[in-house]
Amino acid sequence: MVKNTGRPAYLQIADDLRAQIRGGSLAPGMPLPSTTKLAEQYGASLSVVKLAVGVLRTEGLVIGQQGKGVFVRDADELPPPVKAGDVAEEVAELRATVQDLSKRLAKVEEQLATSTTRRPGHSSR
Amino acid sequence: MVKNTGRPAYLQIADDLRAQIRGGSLAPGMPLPSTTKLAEQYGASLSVVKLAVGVLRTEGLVIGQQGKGVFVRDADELPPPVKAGDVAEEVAELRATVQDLSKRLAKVEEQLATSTTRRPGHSSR
DNA sequence: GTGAGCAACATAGTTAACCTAGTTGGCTCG
DNA sequence: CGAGCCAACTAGGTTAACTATGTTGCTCAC
Repeated sequence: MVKNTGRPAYLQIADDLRAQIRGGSLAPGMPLPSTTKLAEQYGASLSVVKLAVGVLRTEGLVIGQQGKGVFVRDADELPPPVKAGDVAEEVAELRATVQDLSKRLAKVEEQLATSTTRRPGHSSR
Repeated sequence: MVKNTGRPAYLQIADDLRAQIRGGSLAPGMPLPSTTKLAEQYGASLSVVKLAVGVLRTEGLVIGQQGKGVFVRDADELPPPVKAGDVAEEVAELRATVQDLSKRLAKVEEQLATSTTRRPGHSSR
């Protein structure tokens, strides 16, 4: 049950689940209780439970598998068996692009500094 | 505007904002546009924007101050090796960052070209 | 017995509405 | 002139409803 502290409910639940994961109550590979179960377990609405799980997902502590459940991430599976290859190529290309951009930017910044004193503050809107 | 890729809208927006932060378009200490502004800017609903900002908040990239705005966290206080995701994710983020840099650079170069027509200061490289 | 299809349940995403609460700037009234 | 209130804006939290999609297991027809 979520208490009435200043801390929002979805963070309380996220904290609790995180503690259970770190503490081992929820071992790696194990599924969390379903959203519905958690909701009644904590006496919260489905929405806040989904928010809480979303936080843990963003943190990378759990992985949600649609249709199956939300599973505690294994510490070992972090080094990914990625099928790189063309990805490496992309990285190389990106790095080259970044270098080029850096050169151009340096040049432009130099010119800008010598020719004018005002920087173009660009505001998106 | 969010595109119709498989990636959910709130993650696209989060990616874009993250790229702008990493790329420098949104400097530390600067406020993000308000939730409402972002919503119309991306052509998304308020809900997805709030979700996107929530992700960035969870990642610690930004700090929301109620009543004032959401501010980019100072680079000093964020040691963000937050997530050890897979390579593909990093590549995507890099690409987004590069895009952002390209935009900024193109804009600056254009300004420079128009303002220095009479004074072509050719600094070598 | 086997396979197709369906129902139930799961996460995920999106939207909308309502409420709280902090900040700011202007306006009014004493 | 100053104090205080108020309106407008801000982020944050909560709930509910709907859709999409994936998984699993059961049933029923053949």
